[in-house]
Amino acid sequence: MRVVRLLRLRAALTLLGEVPRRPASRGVPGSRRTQKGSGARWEKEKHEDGVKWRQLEHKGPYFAPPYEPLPDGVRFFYEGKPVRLSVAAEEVATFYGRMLGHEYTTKEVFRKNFFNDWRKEMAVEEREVIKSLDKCDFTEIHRYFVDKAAARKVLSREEKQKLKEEAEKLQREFGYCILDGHQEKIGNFKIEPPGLFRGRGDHPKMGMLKRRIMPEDVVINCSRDSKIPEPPAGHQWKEVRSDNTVTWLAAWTESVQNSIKYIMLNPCSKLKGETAWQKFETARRLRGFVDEIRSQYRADWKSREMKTRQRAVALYFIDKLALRAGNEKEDGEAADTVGCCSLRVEHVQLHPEADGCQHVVEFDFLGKDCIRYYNRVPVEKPVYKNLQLFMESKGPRDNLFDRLTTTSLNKHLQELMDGLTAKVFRTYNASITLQEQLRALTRAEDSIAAKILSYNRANRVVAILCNHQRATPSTFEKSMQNLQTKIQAKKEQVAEARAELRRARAEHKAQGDGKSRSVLEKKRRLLEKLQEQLAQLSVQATDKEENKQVALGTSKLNYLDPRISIAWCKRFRVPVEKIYSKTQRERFAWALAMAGEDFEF
DNA sequence: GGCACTGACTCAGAAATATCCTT
DNA sequence: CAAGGATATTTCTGAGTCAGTGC
Repeated sequence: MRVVRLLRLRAALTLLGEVPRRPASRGVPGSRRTQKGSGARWEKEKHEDGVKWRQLEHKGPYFAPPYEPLPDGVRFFYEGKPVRLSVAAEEVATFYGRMLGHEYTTKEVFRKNFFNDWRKEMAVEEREVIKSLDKCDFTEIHRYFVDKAAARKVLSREEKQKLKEEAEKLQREFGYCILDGHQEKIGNFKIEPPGLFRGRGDHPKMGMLKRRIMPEDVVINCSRDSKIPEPPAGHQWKEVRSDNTVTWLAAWTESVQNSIKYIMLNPCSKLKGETAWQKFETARRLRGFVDEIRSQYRADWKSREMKTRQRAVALYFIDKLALRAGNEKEDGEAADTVGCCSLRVEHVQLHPEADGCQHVVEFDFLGKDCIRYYNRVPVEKPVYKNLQLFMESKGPRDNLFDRLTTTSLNKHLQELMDGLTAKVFRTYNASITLQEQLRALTRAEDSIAAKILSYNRANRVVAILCNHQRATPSTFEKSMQNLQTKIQAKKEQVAEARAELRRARAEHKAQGDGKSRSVLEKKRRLLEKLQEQLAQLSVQATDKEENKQVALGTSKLNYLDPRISIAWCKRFRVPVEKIYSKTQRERFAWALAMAGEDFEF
């Protein structure tokens, strides 16, 4: 009730222009839109501050299909004896059973949380029998799901086609909404099915039961005068509201972390495209401020105030190393990970001299998603001296920047530039790095394949800067070996061609006629071609090796201004499809519409 | 008037699925 | 040319950022 009242109040105030709501208050950029051919779809937003839409109509979310009990032949065993489970308990048992081969099921925390939550779903009699997970045998359940997956794989072409069409029908029915008169694609129109929570790293809640979401849990957001979505038969929505200061269509509270989950638009929608564009424009604006900001934080390294010094050193790391802001986390609620502001003394080591450099800082900590950040960086002397000072008389678990929070840092940044926050530095440095790398690596005379390789190299430099990692693909070793075999074969071909060329040369010397001359020429060209192919292959191998543990996708999708890539494609005659897949081109439609070959970030 | 909490949004790698390529 | 394996793309949902709110 109070929420509704507050929203109305806020709406009334925003109409009067008194409450500058956040993202929109920075305004949709337009001033820099100097590139040719900006489509009407990407014209300046007409809404007043904070208002995201005038009309929003949709079908509501699609719910997970109801649980299908196991066939009679699939049994669960306790202490070696088959136990027939109630439907509720059986459903949760299948969540575990199907994960049997997974590493999660070997982790003590996962097992403990699962068992604890599972027992809550059991009937009293079941709870009396099933008292230890170690005595549970899910192997038949596991096999059942493995077989089911295998059966799906070998379906006939017709059956596969049928499944595909069903998915498409679902997409058509639930996958779109109308926003301000335009049909827009929804990102995640399916409610997350129940299952076991899969936290990353050492998450204290891994294995907990993620309950099934019912219409009664779901809040719908749509315009008052639109066709209100129908809840599934016999059910009701938790609430239907009409808040046009937010972009979500439906929301529910997730049972493990007690956080809100949303149904939102697809990245290819106009709304998402505009915010992405705005994000890059903010980062581009930083270009005009960054020199001044840098000289200021350098000056602040010598500030009399400890708070200011800490802020200046932290900002230096955020700028130089592209660290994330690092909000505080409630301990016990999530894995122990940190970002810049939440670094602890134990995460840095100071080396007066290392790797032939002076004043080296060694970082070793777990960042977002428990991805390890390890880096040894030479820093300027005042930074080093400050770090020594910050670490003085502190224990390893103490905060390195004890006088700094992300809030105070961002407040400071906001004063330096409108719309500036810590994460803008990541966007800025990622994009500017791509632009510089492309400039340094691309040769106009290269083949398309070589240019794409250069692009991937540039992309990789950014991914490494942002510490975007992936697990080495399971197929890596094998595919690397295949490539090496190919290289070996090519080397032999080259050797063979070289020998033939030598013979042809001798032949020509002896004969001196036109025929032997043309044979010589042919052999020469063949050798050249093979050598080129060999070079290509070995470059490919290097590329593969270097990319083994680097994830390029995240930076490509979120940090690199797509206009840089599009301009590069145009300038060097590389088809844009070689760089962006179909969905990526849809996501970056705004950029394709406006970036010419002379675009500069 | 700082600070804990929370809502709404972006960004993250794994897993699932589709497509391509080889045999 | 079909099978099946490798690779590319898409989906999924967890994990961050950051400002507003209320005490």
